[in-house]
Amino acid sequence: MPASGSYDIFLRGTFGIEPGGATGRKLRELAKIISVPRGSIAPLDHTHGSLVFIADGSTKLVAHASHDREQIVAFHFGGDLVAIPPDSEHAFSLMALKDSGLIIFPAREFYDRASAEPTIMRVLLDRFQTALFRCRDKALGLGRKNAQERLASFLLTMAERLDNDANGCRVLDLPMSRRDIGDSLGLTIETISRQFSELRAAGLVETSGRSRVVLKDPVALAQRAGHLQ
Amino acid sequence: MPASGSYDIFLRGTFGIEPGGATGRKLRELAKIISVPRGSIAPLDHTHGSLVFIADGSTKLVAHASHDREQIVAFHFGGDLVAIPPDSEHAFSLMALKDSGLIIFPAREFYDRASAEPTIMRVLLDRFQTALFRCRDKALGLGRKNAQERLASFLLTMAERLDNDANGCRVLDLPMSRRDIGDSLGLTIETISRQFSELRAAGLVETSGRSRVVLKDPVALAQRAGHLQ
DNA sequence: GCGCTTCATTGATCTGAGTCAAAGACTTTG
DNA sequence: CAAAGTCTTTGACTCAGATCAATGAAGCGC
Repeated sequence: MPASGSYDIFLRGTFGIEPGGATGRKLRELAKIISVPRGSIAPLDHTHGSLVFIADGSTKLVAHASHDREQIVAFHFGGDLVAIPPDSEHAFSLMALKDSGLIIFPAREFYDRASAEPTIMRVLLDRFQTALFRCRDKALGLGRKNAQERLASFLLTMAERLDNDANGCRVLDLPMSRRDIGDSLGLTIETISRQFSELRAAGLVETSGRSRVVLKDPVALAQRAGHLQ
Repeated sequence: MPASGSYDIFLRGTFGIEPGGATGRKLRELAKIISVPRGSIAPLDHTHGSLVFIADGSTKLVAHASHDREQIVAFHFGGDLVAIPPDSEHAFSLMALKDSGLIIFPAREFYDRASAEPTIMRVLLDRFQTALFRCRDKALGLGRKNAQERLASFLLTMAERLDNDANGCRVLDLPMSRRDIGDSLGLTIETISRQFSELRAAGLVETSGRSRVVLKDPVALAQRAGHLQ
């Protein structure tokens, strides 16, 4: 169980407001602070929208087409905010990739109570905008890129987002499996594996173990990703 | 040129605030009100993000992978708000599907001046959330659905969004070409055409001319779209 | 209303990624 | 540390949708 103090860190770190203030206390009443073990699904209320803060760990947001077809719609890491819609045409679930601490709010109530605080709303807006822009890039990849371009894009994006320490953003420890990468890129596990082999053969990446990836030539990788120069 | 009064309609209709108030006047200074003829690209500042209000008409937001590969990331209709990022790995452009009136703001400045007004921020948040949820559904379709499911989904979504008058939301006048539909669904124009033929043969839709589509059996269509029952 | 242009449909063939199958590598656990 | 289980890699074959090519409508200008 994560320290209940993760709520304070959340409010101060993400929104820059004091947990002890009026808004801070009003929001606290809504928060459900839980820890989710690797491979488990976050217990969300699927009849209403949720807003989830990833206190620590990492998660995948999965959209379910039918029984056995899943599309990972986004990955999230410590510090991220995730908005999850109520189930309608499609169902969504949030699964932990590693043991994760989450703070779960009912979305509507959170917005109602937060709307008095301009700094919170401004941060929410920025986060949502970033999520939207990322999702559009993903749509571009899924609709118009081939397998190699998708994997190259993916690796560069992860390098950027996982660049927490001073690893020079070239050595990645991917928290997700090949299957997850496939489910995110709209490809199969075998295709992911084949594309890794090709990138390896071309000297653009090195891999060791199941999660370690070294980007040997990020520039060439960006070209293969179909990025603008 | 659209009546400059479209700005007033925008503020009152979308945000419910008075254009004559302090915030209304501050935002007015940022607005660029223009009309864009069918087939033309909105003149945006691509070094900064933009926020565009579609006063009337309809547009497509296009992401450019490389030279000849385009992915339509979203369609927008009168009353919609569109956030467009500055160019980075990919470039975006907003093109009018029919003669359209737009109100263009520099995004950052708009948010800065609007953040004092909770009602505006709340509406923005809702709109962004809706856009994000739509984009995720699109990602699911592009990643995991076959051609027929994609087209069926598309038609149902359009029926919902174009349901302006009392046409029972079953008779559509699509403002976009087969090519646009293809560019939106990650398919070719020929595949779109073939899928229309199949749906027609199955008695689920009727088409007449280039833009008229009648949904004869929305329930069966929803099944083919891979929606949850 | 007639020719021109653009868009949509249909058919034949090709191909990149999926599927099926098997072997090999990494982790975990007793 | 060896056995078991899981994840990854590689190969052979298949198939949905792309590509190439031709014909058939719609819409538009004169």
